[in-house]
Amino acid sequence: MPAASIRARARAEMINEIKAIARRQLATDGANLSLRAVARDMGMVSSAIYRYFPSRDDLLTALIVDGYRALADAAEAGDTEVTDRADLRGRWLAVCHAIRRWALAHPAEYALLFGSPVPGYAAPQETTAAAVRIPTVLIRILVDGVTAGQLADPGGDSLPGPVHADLAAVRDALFPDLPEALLANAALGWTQCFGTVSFELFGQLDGTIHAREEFFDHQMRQLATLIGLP
Amino acid sequence: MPAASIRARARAEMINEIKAIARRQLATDGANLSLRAVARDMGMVSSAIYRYFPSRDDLLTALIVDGYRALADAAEAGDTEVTDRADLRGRWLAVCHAIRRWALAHPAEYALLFGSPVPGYAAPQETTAAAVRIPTVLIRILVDGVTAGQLADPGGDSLPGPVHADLAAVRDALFPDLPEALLANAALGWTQCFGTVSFELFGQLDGTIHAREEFFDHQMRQLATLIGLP
DNA sequence: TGTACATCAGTGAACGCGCGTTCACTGATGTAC
DNA sequence: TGTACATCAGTGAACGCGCGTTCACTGATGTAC
Repeated sequence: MPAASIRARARAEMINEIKAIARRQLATDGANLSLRAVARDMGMVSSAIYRYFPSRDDLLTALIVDGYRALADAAEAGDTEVTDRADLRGRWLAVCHAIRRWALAHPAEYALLFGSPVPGYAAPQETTAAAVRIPTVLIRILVDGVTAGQLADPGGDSLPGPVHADLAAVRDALFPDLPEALLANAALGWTQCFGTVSFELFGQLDGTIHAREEFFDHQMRQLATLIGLP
Repeated sequence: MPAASIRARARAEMINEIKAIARRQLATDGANLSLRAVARDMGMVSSAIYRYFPSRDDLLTALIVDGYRALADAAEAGDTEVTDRADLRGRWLAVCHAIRRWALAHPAEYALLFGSPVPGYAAPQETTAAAVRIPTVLIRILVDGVTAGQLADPGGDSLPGPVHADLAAVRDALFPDLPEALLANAALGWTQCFGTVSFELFGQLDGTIHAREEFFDHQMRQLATLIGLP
């Protein structure tokens, strides 16, 4: 049994090394992931990779799931670092900045998660399930605000019917006590955060906005205010 | 001379056909543009393409520049369709929806413009110059509002120094009469619009938000309000 | 107006490289009696 | 405890395909005198 687990451990390490090298290659060569190139870097023959991943797409899926997990970890860490848990605005901004920092540190993985779909690759259920943790970090902040009585239902113009249905489904499944209007606000902040990060990473700010961090911070602050974070 | 222009016209038509086929291939095969595949579809031998484009990257550049132009045309058309020119909010929303419609109609080209950078392709100056027309359509609406006295400088918290510098440079070069805070607001709306479109196109809404158009509309309305469009 | 020459579009073969995946195989590591 | 067998990791060759780009070439179309 200990012997068996030695082999199992070696196998797990191999899988990790393959993924690490694949990530490194994504960083240098962009989204074109090549099994043969990974094998070369591992000092193995290309067919050996198939002992660990049944196909290129499975390796890609593993990288995507890992990526979502890593980004969610970073976002959660950004949140928990704020010691004053009642400082909703501070927590929100901390999460946004943590997301941006992770994206800047792992641009190729970010592109894999949030950029153009990889040609010929159909994202399996697995990946979308992993993605859900990230907006949850933001939404949780609003839930905490409601629970603590800091945030009230902004009400306002009610949501258009179909949007109401979509959001109500999410609310009922995951955040039973959250007013829908706040969930809609979270969506607004979520898209703004990733929209701004994507613009920065994908080159849309090149040549005009040089103060990237300050620009990002300003945009997130504006949105935090819109959302109603004091 | 008329004969010469016959040849010149044939050449121009050829270039257009190559680009059209390349665009069609982008749509089916994703971002992997292949000169050989284009040549096959044209019924030519692959080397013949080199009479028209010196390299694959040059064809890609032409497609990107065309794409920005087409999207800018669509955005401008969205604006000019609003007959009540004083209806700033209506114009803003019309432009946002026009951008989204174009993106949905040309998802592969949208991905080329706003998605992950193409591996091994360095966007030349040419492309970034073509990109600038799009935010200009949005900004122009705010400029019109200022000129007509409908929009005042929101003032508020002044911008952080470096952001101020970046925006002032843009303002001085292109929109001399626009208060900086309004330019910052335009940036907010611009990133929100593309952030939401990218989320929709790149699959981040899959499984949760089904009412895409209504969701988009709601988000754009929220932002229009934040920006101060009456 | 007719002819000699230059330009141009398109061909076909080739260079040198890449890729994902399959398959029969060798040895080493583990398992069961 | 020792041996026979099964599992597993990794090899090397091959299949069949793709790609961008270069090059010498053939004919047709245009230009200049």
